[in-house]
Amino acid sequence: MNPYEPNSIEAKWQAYWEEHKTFKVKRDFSKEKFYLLEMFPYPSGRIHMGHVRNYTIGDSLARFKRMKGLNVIHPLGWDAFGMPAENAAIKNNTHPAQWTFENIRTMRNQIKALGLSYDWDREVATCHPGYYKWNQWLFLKFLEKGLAYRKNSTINWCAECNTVLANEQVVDGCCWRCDNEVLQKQQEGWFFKITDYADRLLAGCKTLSGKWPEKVLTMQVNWVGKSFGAEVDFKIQQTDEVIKVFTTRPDTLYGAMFMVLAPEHPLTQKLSRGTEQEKAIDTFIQKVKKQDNIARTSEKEGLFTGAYAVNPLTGESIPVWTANFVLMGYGTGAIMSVPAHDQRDLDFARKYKLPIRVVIQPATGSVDANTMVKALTSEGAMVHSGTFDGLVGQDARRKVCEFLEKKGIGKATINYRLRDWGVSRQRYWGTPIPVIHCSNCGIVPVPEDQLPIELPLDAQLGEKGQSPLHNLESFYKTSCPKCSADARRDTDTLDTFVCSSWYFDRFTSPRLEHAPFSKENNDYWMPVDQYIGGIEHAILHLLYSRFVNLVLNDLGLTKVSEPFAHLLTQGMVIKDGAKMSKSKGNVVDPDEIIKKYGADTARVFMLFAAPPVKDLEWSDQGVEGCSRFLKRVWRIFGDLNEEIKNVKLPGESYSNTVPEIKALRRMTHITIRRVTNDIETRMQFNTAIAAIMELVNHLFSFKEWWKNKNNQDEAARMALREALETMILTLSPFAPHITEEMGSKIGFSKTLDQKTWPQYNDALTQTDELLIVLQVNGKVRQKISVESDISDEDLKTRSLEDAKIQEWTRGKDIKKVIVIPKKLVNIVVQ
RNA sequence: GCGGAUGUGGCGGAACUGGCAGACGCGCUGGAUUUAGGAUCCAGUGGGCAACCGUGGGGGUUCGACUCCCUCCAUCCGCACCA
Repeated sequence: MNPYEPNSIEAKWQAYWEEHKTFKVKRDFSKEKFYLLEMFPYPSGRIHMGHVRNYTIGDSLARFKRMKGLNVIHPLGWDAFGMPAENAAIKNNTHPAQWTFENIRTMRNQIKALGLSYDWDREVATCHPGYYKWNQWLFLKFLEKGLAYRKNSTINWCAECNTVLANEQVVDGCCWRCDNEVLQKQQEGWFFKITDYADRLLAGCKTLSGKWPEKVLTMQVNWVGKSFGAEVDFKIQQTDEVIKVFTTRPDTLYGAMFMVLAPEHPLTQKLSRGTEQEKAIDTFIQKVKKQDNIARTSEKEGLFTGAYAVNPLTGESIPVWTANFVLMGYGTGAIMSVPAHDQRDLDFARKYKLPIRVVIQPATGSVDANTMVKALTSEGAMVHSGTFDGLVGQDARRKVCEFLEKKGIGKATINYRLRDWGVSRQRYWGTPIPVIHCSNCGIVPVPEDQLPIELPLDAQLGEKGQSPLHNLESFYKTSCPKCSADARRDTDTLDTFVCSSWYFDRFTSPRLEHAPFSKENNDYWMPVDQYIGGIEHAILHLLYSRFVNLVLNDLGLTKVSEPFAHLLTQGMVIKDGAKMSKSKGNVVDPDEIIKKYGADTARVFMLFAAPPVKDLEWSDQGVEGCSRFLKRVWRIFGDLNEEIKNVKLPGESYSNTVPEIKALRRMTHITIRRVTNDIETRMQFNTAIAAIMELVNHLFSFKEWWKNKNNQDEAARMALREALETMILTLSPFAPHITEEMGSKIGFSKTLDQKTWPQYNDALTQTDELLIVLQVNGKVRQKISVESDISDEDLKTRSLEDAKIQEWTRGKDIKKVIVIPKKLVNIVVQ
């Protein structure tokens, strides 16, 4: 046979698949479905190895499931709105649309060169009006349901990106995209009420346990940050003001010795007015505002506001302070300080010489306010707490809350860390927000029949990336749909995470014009059965998608409560110990690998080098090894294919007692079992490929035997055919081109997507003889071969009779003999 | 600081329910073939001369531990004044 030439084979089959639309989904709702999805890419320019790994894992599963007879939907699209397009457009003096569509074209070709089995007829790009129209429609639905609202608030601002960031998009105080420091700024914008769904998002995490990585679920649970506690009102002396605080420890209320407000809290400044602290407070607030996140969190700094509050339970007058460690964004932005039972409060009290009172005593021992260095934060009995003395933990907290409620000065409450999702972006390349600002009517939604509000493509981007929409009269000038007066369109665009929060739904009806997707299609295809992507979206995309899905569920548009039934987060591709990146100069270009070795080699390497969840260390030699393996496959196939022309597979009544033939069949069926199990239940492709390698190695030794014997009979040829077909079929999800080529040479009348995944026969995986390990005191001393149906008693006798074992046991007391059927005998002597 | 994960040959990794540690691949060594190199094929390859020792260290449970328990160490990741 010809030498293995991956490039021509791959081009041939890719053209065939494209021409015959091999992977186009058949609309057959009677069949069991399987929705396989990889996180769609941002069209940044060229694909990288991370993409290759992600899509190869997904494609291998898709191809496997197809052969298993499932109706597989496997689509791909483009997360095509977003800032890099704007930056690139400014830099290259082009338009974001042009840049984006060119990138899509390039990347689509690169992806096609990997031989991925996508249904390209379902391709969507979020920057297409046919897609973002439904973003706008969804926005209007959110608005109708009261889930989208406007507010003026402190927002995260990235000066580099010239835009607002959602809390989820701030990483270590820096922008998730450009890594610049994030500033706080007051601004009005649109928010989605994700907080309304906090409990349902948490409940969902429970149902996903075991199906999603626990790590991702933990991160989401922590992000939502539900905590039980109480809201307590503290009166300010000599005014009508009340400071509301949230505490998880109402049982420590008697130990609240002072209060601390966030510097941004409106009362901080207000309370200082007219006191001698007035000036100092103003200076302090300015100072903290200028502090970056690191400075603000490195050391606690505070200042007395000049005002006093009243502890509602003790009636004592306590000073009100402000300090950098109290955050406006959590709880009420104000705390009651209980230095004896909170480490931060204790640190602060020690630094500023504020009083400390112990109001909880542990079950054993006692703590002393004067000497304690660690706050007592664990549970204990209330002391110095009037009638509450002696109460402990949960019970104590409940009783205090009941008392507060009766007095009308507090109540039990639940607090979340989760904030509403800010979705307004002061950017151009995004979905225009479909509302109109009218001076008479206020905010008026754009009527549905006027959607989409198209993004004007003739806009010129500002030099520093400011959105041209704000100044583009032809865009913003409009009339109010209600009163027809002159009005102004909203000139902000939606966060691109809105686009990616429902694209999996759109894939079920990619070209539908009168709705985002059809209920019928959605009911059949959703949820995504297996979702695959990087861990970096553990919070952002995955939380937003779950939220939007719940809203769609409430709207009756989808029946699923969770969009992604199973999630696999694949590891990074590493080279020289670091993630591949341009700045590190350790990038390997997928195109070059494909050109040099072919896509099948690239795919096999990606799967073989590490299990999907682990990081994968790039290795040029490893790639060589995989290339060598495929060459071996090609060669052994070429050598043996001639022997099995027009030979059938072994049937029910098949019989052949030649040991080499029996061994070959055993190897074949063991391989099927291993590969099937590794893909289906373990998602461990590296061991699946290792199993196929062993089959190939076996075939090479088998070939020597075969060639030395002339006139092999028909039965032997059948067994050989079975082995070769198994090699082709089990390898096909991983290396689809070479296997398709071999399939056509061996005489398959169908392409592999229509072939049935091979079944193993358990009886054929058994041997007549078993190799039993004999141990003396747990050490391996002998291995014996016995007939597979031997009884435990006989096995025991045979073991003790063994000459080598007798050497080890001679003159010793046999205490015990442990027989593990079919495996091992351990003789315990003394 | 809190939470989670991981630690196995020279390297990537196997070992699924406690039962032969190191499958498979890379690398390396020797041989065959070749004018040579490459490619290919065959054999070997945890350490130690051996008894034996070996899955980050120490301890425990067990006839038997990479696997279970305790403890310590290292690396990585996530959260980080969340009241």
